Amino acid sequence: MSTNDTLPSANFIRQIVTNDLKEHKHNGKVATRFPPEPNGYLHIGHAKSICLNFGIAAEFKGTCNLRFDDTNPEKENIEYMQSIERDVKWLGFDWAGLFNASDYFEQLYLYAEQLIEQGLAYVDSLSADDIRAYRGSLTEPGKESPDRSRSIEENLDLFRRMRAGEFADGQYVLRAKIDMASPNMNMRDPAIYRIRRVHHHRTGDKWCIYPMYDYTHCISDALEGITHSLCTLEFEDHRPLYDWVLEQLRNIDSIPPKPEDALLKVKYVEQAAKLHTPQQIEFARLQLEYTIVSKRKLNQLVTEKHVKGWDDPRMPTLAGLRRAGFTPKSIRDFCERIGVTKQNSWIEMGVLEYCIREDLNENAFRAMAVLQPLRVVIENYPADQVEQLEISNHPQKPELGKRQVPFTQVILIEQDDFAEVPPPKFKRLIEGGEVRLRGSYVIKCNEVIKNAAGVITELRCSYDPDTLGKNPEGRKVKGVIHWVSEPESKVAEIRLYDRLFTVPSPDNEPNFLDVINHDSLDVLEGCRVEASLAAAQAGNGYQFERTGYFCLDAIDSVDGKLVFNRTVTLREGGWAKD
RNA sequence: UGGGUCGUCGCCAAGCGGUAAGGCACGGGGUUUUGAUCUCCGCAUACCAAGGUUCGAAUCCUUGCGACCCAGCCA
Repeated sequence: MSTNDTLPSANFIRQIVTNDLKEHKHNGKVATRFPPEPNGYLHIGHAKSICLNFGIAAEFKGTCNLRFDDTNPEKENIEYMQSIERDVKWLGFDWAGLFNASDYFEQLYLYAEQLIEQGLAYVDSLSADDIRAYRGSLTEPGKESPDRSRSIEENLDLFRRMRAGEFADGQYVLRAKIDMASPNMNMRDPAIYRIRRVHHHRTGDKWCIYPMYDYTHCISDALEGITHSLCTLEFEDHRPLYDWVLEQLRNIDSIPPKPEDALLKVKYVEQAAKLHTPQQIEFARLQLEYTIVSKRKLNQLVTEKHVKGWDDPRMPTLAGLRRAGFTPKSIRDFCERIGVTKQNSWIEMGVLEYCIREDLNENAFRAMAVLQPLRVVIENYPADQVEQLEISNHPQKPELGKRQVPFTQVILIEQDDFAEVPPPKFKRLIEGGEVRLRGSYVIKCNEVIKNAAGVITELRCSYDPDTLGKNPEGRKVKGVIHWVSEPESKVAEIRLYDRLFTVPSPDNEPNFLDVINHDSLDVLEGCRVEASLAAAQAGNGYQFERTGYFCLDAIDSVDGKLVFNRTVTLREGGWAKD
């Protein structure tokens, strides 16, 4: 509770909004929207946009809508919609309104007819290849399509017949009539409607023509009364088109009769009257080292089974991060820390790791788990005794209570916590040496037992009964190691995750599949965790002392089988290498 | 070579003409029954470069240089 989400810093968007409010722009309102296309799962990059949009709205007492940008039915589906709603809520946000671009298909169509009637759009019969050829290049102007001079009547007729399904897919396209010589490629008569006989997950087969993004997005924003339309840098060049479309529509003062739908006509008139000017503002998208946030590539990782699904803990998706044990708060904190600017930048993994460690260090209960067990027999401890030790759930927060941890003659410690030939500064157990068992006694190693192959199979130790809750007298024991009772502990599978890629920017590789880290998952079977962890809850983070933060795997922990995922290691002081 | 955008510490990022915030990372002390946490200290005479304006410039002007985006009937 003490560490709040980081204090907001002045980013340029907050400054713009603050200033707009001061000038009473947009009638003193702030309305944003998060507009994902439902063609994949949300990822950490979306989190930045979500936090920005919902955050700005909340901060300035405005509203934020969730709007599905579902204008391309070929790639979109209901599963993605549902996952998006779930992930936005999980991140901690609630939308003022839930909309779909497809809700506006009828209005969008009517506006298109308007554009045609004003001589601002035309139906083109050029093939896709020809349109590309006619577009010119970055340095040469394009040339006008022969259909550009088609009469308004004919355009209207053709467009209506496009909607009626009289033409084949791709036969015609509706284009905005702007400027084929514009230095901005987006203004060279962009296509705004195409013919596609594809079943849409929401509108079914009602439409065989679908509006394009540039045409749809600005109108959707205007219809919803969005004041600040925040998007990423690659849309900077689209802003003139965004503004152009709305500008033309605002200039239309006569609303033509639409006899087939009187109710719609009324709405249409109202909306046209209040069509206002949202302000598009672009910011840099998130680039996180060692990850990929291209939906196409994430999709490929899933479909080609390089990972186990969209929610694989190695995925940078919100579903993956959730399953890995990241908390919504840590991700919100991350999004605040990285800032919002127009600079292309790469964020180091260390920032995200810091955020989750900070949250979990503060809130996660501590527990003990031995990943690679080594048997330790305490010779001077009663063989049949089970002693319940009370250990604090959090060393700095006694208010989180205590738990009971059983101690017995035979315990298990980490193989790494014993060394026959200790490296310099080694402060764990060595033959003849003493070490503190966390929350328990100090033990001394008397003998090392090996098998025929020379592998250590057991340690014979003795304990000092006078060291429970106090330091031994006359000597210092500097090492502390974790342990677990051999008979009283539970068996668990523990999955150790590492970064999915071996290079900081896999997106820049010729083939990102070539730099997949094949050691990104290490499944440890036969790990032993303290008894209290049998009641672990998925969704809670736990610190396995001295080894890292873990969470119960929400999917695979069934029928009493315990599976834990490592969220992140503890910060390492540099000793782990020895 | 057309248009758009951006260049402040290893990585982010404040700064908006008055003399370089902060975070992460890193290095070093201290505390500690987690080599964790916590805590203290250090970390850009310098803001892509070069000129210029000014009493004064990271902030204004000029000219360079570098990076990113744009030629889908994707979003």
